[in-house]
Amino acid sequence: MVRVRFAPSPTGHLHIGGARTALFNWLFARHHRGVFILRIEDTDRSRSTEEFIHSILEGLRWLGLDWDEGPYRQTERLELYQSYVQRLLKEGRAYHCYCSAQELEARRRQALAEGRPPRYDGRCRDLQEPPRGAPPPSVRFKMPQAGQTHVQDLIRGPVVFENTQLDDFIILRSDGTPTYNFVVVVDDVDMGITHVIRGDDHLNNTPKQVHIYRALGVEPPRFAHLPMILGPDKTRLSKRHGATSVVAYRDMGYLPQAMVNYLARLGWSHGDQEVFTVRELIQYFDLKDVGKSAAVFNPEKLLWLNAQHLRSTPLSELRELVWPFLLRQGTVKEGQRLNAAWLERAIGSLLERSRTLLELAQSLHYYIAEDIEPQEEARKKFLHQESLPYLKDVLKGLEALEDFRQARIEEVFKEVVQRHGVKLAKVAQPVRVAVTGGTVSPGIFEVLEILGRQKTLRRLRRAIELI
RNA sequence: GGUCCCAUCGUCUAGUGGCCUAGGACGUAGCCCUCUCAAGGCUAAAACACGGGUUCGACUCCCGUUGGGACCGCCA
Repeated sequence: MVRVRFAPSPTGHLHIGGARTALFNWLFARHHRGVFILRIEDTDRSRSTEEFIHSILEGLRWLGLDWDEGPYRQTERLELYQSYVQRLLKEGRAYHCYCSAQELEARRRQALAEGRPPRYDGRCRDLQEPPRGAPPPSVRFKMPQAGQTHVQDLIRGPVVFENTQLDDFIILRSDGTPTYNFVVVVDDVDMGITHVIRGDDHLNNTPKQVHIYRALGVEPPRFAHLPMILGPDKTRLSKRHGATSVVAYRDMGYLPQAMVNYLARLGWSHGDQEVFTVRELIQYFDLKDVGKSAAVFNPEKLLWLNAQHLRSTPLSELRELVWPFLLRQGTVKEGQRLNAAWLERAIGSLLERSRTLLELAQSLHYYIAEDIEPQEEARKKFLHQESLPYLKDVLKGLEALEDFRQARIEEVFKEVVQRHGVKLAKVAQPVRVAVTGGTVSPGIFEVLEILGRQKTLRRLRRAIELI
């Protein structure tokens, strides 16, 4: 049985990189009908917050990445780590280190300044008893001092590390809390994790962890290190690169399935296919199709994918999804109701012109609002003396229309166009500005029908007055 | 500085020794369609980092160079 986990530390919101890691673990679990576990790595008490935990869960839920176990919290499992530390201590696989944090920091800085590798020198390794007046000790793990450590990575292949490069790292702080490289192993052992799928940035930690597994007498899981996600400047994606929090995209009107699709394609591929349903992703996902090189996050492509997914979302669903955006921009009020069929019709007309729910909501405004204010630019360009007679004729023609449907509306326009001997554009654009306030919209006949007789006539009259 | 990883169009990628005069997608440009804007269709520009090998034959295998990234914490 495949058991994988996503183990974020709650020191920030769920970001693009973390979401991709979570997604790959989730896809792997779902593909193999395994178990996806959520574990919060909050041993850094000073930087972890409840708020970020909630935010991360919110992000995962939005993406639809449901977990089968957890969320476990490392801070709730401290006794477990303690017992493992005691065991290693007793077995002579770990020892107390009495160097103070300040000393260590000073030595590291000096090493760096002298161009030496900033590694712990192991001075406390063979201490028989604590030095006099020593501060509370930390506990270090005894790494082998010779030989090599081999890691068989599912994505990278074999990776070899020289043990002389590894130093005795701290597994228990002097305040009694355990550190990452230790807890991650204890937890993965305790939770029966079979595959560790995580970011590339952990590859260098892997040999340390492998030795902990061995000291614990446990066979390490399979490792798969995912390539990093980079910003446009090719450095690791971070806040500097703009919106990196997943929920920020939700608020910008992106669909979770589009985000999932995009994230999946960042580092993974399935032939030439670009657009995937979540179902397909689960079906096709395989670690062997994950690439090795880092990928640059491309918002343009995400936007395109969002447009694709938007169009394949049922109108009834879109109606619900766009509502919060309409509320937020004040187009509708809390508790207000609109005819569902009508709203869906309006959405349908705008769908292929919208890439996000936000854009959709913005366009929807002129359909729903009682009145609109023509944009200055558009007004200057199309609402003037020359277009006045067209507007008046269209108004007259439409006033006489009993049956306010697209086909009949079109006849009115054709008539006006013929009478004046001008192109349709000459008539359509001023009308468009009059009823939508701008120069861009779906086909004008369709817009008028959806808008309805009352609003159309009122806005036309208003525009004529404006000239 | 040390260690590790990576290297195909601007970007995401296909490619697993001959199918490649390197395919798809985003983006960009042009044309068509057209009441505006989209959508759609067609077309175009655009890449195997470099140098050595191995081989009858390398984008594909090996080595080196260069470039980029990550890690080197009593952070995760």
